[in-house]
This record gives sequence, structure tokens and C-alpha cells, in this order.
Amino acid sequence: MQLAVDVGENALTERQKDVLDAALALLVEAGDALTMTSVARRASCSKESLYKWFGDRDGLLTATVQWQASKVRAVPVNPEAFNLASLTAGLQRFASDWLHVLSGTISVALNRVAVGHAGSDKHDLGVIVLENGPFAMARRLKPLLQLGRDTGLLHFSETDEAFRTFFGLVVRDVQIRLLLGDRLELTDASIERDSLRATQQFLALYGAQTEAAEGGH
Amino acid sequence: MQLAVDVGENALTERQKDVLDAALALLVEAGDALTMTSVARRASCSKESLYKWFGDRDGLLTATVQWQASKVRAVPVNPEAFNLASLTAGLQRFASDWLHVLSGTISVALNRVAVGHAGSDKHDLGVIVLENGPFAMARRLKPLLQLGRDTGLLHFSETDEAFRTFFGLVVRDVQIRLLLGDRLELTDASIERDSLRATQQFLALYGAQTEAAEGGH
DNA sequence: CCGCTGCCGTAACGTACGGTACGGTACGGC
DNA sequence: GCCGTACCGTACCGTACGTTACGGCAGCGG
Repeated sequence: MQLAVDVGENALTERQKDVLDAALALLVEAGDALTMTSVARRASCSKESLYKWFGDRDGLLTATVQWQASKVRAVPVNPEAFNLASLTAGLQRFASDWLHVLSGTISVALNRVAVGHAGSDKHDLGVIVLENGPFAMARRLKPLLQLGRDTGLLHFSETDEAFRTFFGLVVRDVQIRLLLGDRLELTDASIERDSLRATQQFLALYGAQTEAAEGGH
Repeated sequence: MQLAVDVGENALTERQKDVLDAALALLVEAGDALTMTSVARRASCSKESLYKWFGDRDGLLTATVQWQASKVRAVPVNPEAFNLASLTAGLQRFASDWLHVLSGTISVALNRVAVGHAGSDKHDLGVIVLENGPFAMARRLKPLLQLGRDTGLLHFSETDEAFRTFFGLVVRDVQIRLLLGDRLELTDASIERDSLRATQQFLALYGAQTEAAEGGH
């Protein structure tokens, strides 16, 4: 036993984390065609160790997905001085972060394998990605939305409905097109622009006193 | 040779269409775990015929996806008397149709295999699904949007931006959650409700004379 | 120095499945 | 009746890959 991080129930040694990083890289390169042999070779470890640590191929994939998920936590957004400007900034920053993650090669690769395995799996990868993707996004965004409502800046009855509308305005067809292999280059500039547009559209729909121009320009 | 339908370059006999329907059913049941043997058994045909007709496994999958795509064409929406009511009805009907298709087991299954194969394929399934999914939706919806703009009912500069916003408002997180295996029951009633909400939100953002709270323009 | 543990590297096994070959049958043309 | 065509069913082949087994080495406590 060496230094280990606490990931829920799991504890990973540094060596194991290196192996999972290698698996991640291979997942990005080869997708679900990743083989145990290729992981062992890339990580310079024996297959015996892979099976000892992760049980089987499914366990390795599950651990890999969870390992990646454990990297992207945090980013709390709760300033004390709360007004329309900070709400707007928070929403836009959130949208920008999300689009950056979504369009990253790792996210695309993990979502692909999870979608491919969904429905006929024991360690359902889909549930894990769901939990660390859309659901995590909802958990992180909802406090901001509710704060906006409590301070009278936003109007909605169901927080979940408001969140899902924001999700739609931000993600639109980007994710499904990326997953289906569409070449869709998202530059930092276009992401900033889309985040701003989505935020203003959201405020036009749910904001209390929006004198801003509705509609993208 | 028997009766054949014209599907682009392809011509399928009735027998072959039956085989592809069997493949579709198996794709829904087993996903990408579908085997050539299982298709042959389900369709009561020989593997030899499968390979003769479709070349290889990839060819069979491609033909299956295209066969399904060829079924869901049509549904033109161009009434002559065009006003806000017919625009609203057209948008809502469009949203409702799309949500019904998206949430169907066949759509989910096909999108799953296409996503799984995207990026590392020769007959890229992803492109085909993309072409018959989001892109087909755009081609069908854009004339309606442009008609709305030409008649002064809608305001936007880029048709594509307007379409993608509508897409986001309609689909939201539904598709990705379904693909990832989330149990998400969409009843006819909830689809109608969501279609109406999405349409009204879209009109609030892009409609010309929204007497709603925001007083832009 | 000895034995134990943990691990690497590789060889070996079993199996599932893509792809092919072949025998048997129905049918339509001559 | 005879042939060619199209097809079914099944047996077969080759291979890729998940999984297991084993030999060797390095570090470490005694």
C-alpha cells in the first residue's frame, strides 16, 4: 500500500492511477476496441495485475470512468454579493465550462463507450456517466438557480424544468453531433459566444426584469 | 429478383427487407452484441445469403440503418394560409413528432450503435444517423422557420442558429439521458406538454409580436 | 542469506464470432 | 427430365481477445 486517494469506496494507489490514465488515453484513441493487452502494454504492467486490481474488463472500464469523474469535481460558485450581474456571470461561466468539457476528447470517448454499453451491462457505465454528467451538472447549477429565484431575479416554479431548459439552450445539438462523429470545431471564442447567447436567452425566458434584447444576434 | 424499392442506389427485395426488419428487432434487443448467426436464425435465412447481400457485418448494419431511415421520410408541413396560429401549430407538431421518434426504442438502439461505431468505421454509421437524424430534422424545419421570417412572424438572422435553439428547447437532456440508459418515461401527455412549452419558449425568443413581459424591439 | 510479496512479461487456454464451404431443396426455363 | 439459380441449414476455419497460469526479478523483513 502506498499513498491512496479516497474515491467513494475505492482507494487507488499511484500505480493504479497511472494505469487508469493509460486506459483513458487508449479509450480516446481506440474507443471500445480497447483490449486488456493494449492497456497492459501501454501502462507497462502485467495483465495479471489488471485482473487482480479491477476484476475483469468491465471493472477496468468502470474504474476508468470513475477515475476520470473524480478529477472534474469542485468549482463551487457561491458569491455573497448576489445580483443580476453575478447571476449572469455564474450562468455564463457554467455554460462555458460545460461546453468545454463536453467537447473534450475524453468526454466524447467516455460518453461513447457508456452509450455503447448502456442497457446490457452489469456495472452499468451509463449510470455512472449519467451521474457524473447531466446529473452532476444539475446538482451544481440548481443552487444558483434557486438563489436567483429567492432573490427575485428569476421566475420559475420547477427548478428542474428551469435547469433542463438551460441545458437545452447551452448544449443544443452539440453533444449528439459530436458523439455521432460530426466534425464540429468549437473554438474558445465560439464557446464564449454560445455561452453568452444561451445565458441571455435563459434570462429572457426566466428573468424577472429583462430589458435586454431577446433573440440571438 | 422480385419487387424492389428504390433506396438511393440500393434496391432491396422483399426478402431482404424482412431480413433487415429482423436485424432491427435484434438491434433493439441486443444492441451491438448482435451476431450474424442470430440475424440469420431470426430471419430464417442462411449466413451465406447475409454475406452475399450485404458484404459483411458492417454492410448489414449500414443497410439496416438506411432501411430504417427510408421508412421515416415525408411529413411535409406547408399550409397555404400561413399565420401565427399555423406557425405555432407547425412548430408544436414538429416538436411532438421529434420527441416521439427520439424516445422510440428503435431510435435509441440505432443511435447507440452509431455512437459506438463513430470515429473508427469505414461505412461510418455515425454519418448516416447524423444525416437522417439532426440534419434531416433541420432540412425539414428550416423552410417553416424561413416562411415565418418572410411573413414577419419571426425575427432571426441565421436560420441555423434559430433551428439549433429550437432543437435545444425541444430535446434538452432527453436524448443523452435515454442513450445513457436513464429510465425516462415519456408519455403522450408529457410530450404534448413539452412540445407546447418548447414552442412557446421559442416564440418568446424569436417571435415578432410577443406581448409577453419583455419589451424588446 | 532466505523466504515472502508484489509485480512484470509472456505463454497458453477457451471461446465466441466473423467469414467460408458445402450438401440439400425448391423452382423456373428449356 | 435436366440444368442453373437461389436459397436454407449446418459444419467448419481462423482469429482475436478475455482470462488464467507460470517463470523470473526486485525489494524487504528476519
